[in-house]
Amino acid sequence: MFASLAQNLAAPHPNAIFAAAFVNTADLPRRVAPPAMHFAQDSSIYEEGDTATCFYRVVSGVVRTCRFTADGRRHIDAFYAAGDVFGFEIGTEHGFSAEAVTSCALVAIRRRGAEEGAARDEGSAMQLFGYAMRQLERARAHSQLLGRCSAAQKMAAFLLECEAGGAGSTIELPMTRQDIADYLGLTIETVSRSLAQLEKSGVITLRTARLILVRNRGALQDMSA
Amino acid sequence: MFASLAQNLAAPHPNAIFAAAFVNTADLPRRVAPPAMHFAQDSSIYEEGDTATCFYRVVSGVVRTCRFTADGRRHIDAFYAAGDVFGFEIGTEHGFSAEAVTSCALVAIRRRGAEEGAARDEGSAMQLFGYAMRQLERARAHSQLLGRCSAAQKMAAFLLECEAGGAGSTIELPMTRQDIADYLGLTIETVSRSLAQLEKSGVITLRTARLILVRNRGALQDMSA
DNA sequence: CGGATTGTTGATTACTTTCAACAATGGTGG
DNA sequence: CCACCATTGTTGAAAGTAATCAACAATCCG
Repeated sequence: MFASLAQNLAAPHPNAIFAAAFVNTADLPRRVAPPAMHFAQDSSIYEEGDTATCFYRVVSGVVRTCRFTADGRRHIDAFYAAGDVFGFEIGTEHGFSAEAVTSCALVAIRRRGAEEGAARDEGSAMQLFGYAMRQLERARAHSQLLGRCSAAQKMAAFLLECEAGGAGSTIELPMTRQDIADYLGLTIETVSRSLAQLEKSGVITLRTARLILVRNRGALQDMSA
Repeated sequence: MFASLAQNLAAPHPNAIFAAAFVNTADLPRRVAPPAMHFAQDSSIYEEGDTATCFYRVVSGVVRTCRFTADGRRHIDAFYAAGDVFGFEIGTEHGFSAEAVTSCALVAIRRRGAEEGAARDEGSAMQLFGYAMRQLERARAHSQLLGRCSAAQKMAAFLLECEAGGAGSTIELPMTRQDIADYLGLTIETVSRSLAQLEKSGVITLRTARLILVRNRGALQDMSA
């Protein structure tokens, strides 16, 4: 799910109408954001309810954004990897918590700084718009996945998202089964069983619990389509 | 679900950082978009794959955006009512279809026009950004609903969304049970049963299938929380 | 090596879907 | 105005999927 997004951010934007605004994608953060911040695995980047002063660009590692229901169940909204920008939220308070799935390095982009950048040239504003749109696209796709798909289909789609970020057909999962379950709206047992079933049917091989070899990518695509 | 959003769009934006940009919310569409377009009930506004040239502001009526899975199941992404702006998508093609749930009146906002507006003053760009952010917020909340909630919880949350758009505690549903089912990731039978259960427990009264009286709003809030 | 965490597997339960029949509603034409 | 027909909505019974409860295995650290 990860690098594909990062590539998109760096490449010329596919939307012709807004394309011109996206050419020098790297300018905004370089201009306003100095050195990277480091977070240890499982540490909090910000909490739900914190004052939202920044967006964040992931330099390395993986981040999850999450929220809890009243009955204490966790919902993971998204995972972010190198190149992704997260922290887009309405209002002055974060509606989600952000946590480091792995140890990670982030560059903070101050909102006010971004606003001033936007005031100086509309390229920055359009860039922010594009980041937000990309998040929107992901959120919508995820809604469809959660609303209309079986456990097996969710797992297949998830593996394809992950594979897009890795090298070749080997997937190294940075997150726990609990993370996956809370992202896909399943339980850890169902995640485990779905993976076992995929392995039994020869679609994947579990070299370890976190290291997955994709043997039949087409089958995954057929399942998740 | 509807008017609450429309109110937010008209009111000063809660995000202090971007607030200044949101003050004269109605300017952009008035400037570039002349008279309203009318669509009959169940007619198509645009189809998945169509070239995306416009955003649309709903003047009256209700619109749904939807998409189909490979196996033919429909997923409704969102409903839009008066004041809402829809059609925010990445790329030059619509990824969703938009259809008139009721007969409705829309004002088209040409993307290129909006872009030129954005180039002239950053207020327009920020306004677009704000619309996109609001869609993002809704999509995320919907993901959480679909991923972590039971049928009863989904129905309770849906009724509260709808109630926000109606007068008092009477909800007139503009959409069919199939629409509701495809929005909540359920079947029409489960939607029907969930409503029947809510009525039996005294939380609502079904005056007709489409006209619902909320008797115990607190109970709905407790369920959906 | 030992203990805690993480992941897997089995049995049972609960919830939602599916299949089926029926009821209510709304629009149309006689 | 009423009857008819198509659409929409409801309800029941059976089946299927995922959740829950429980035990165990593997892995990771110190």
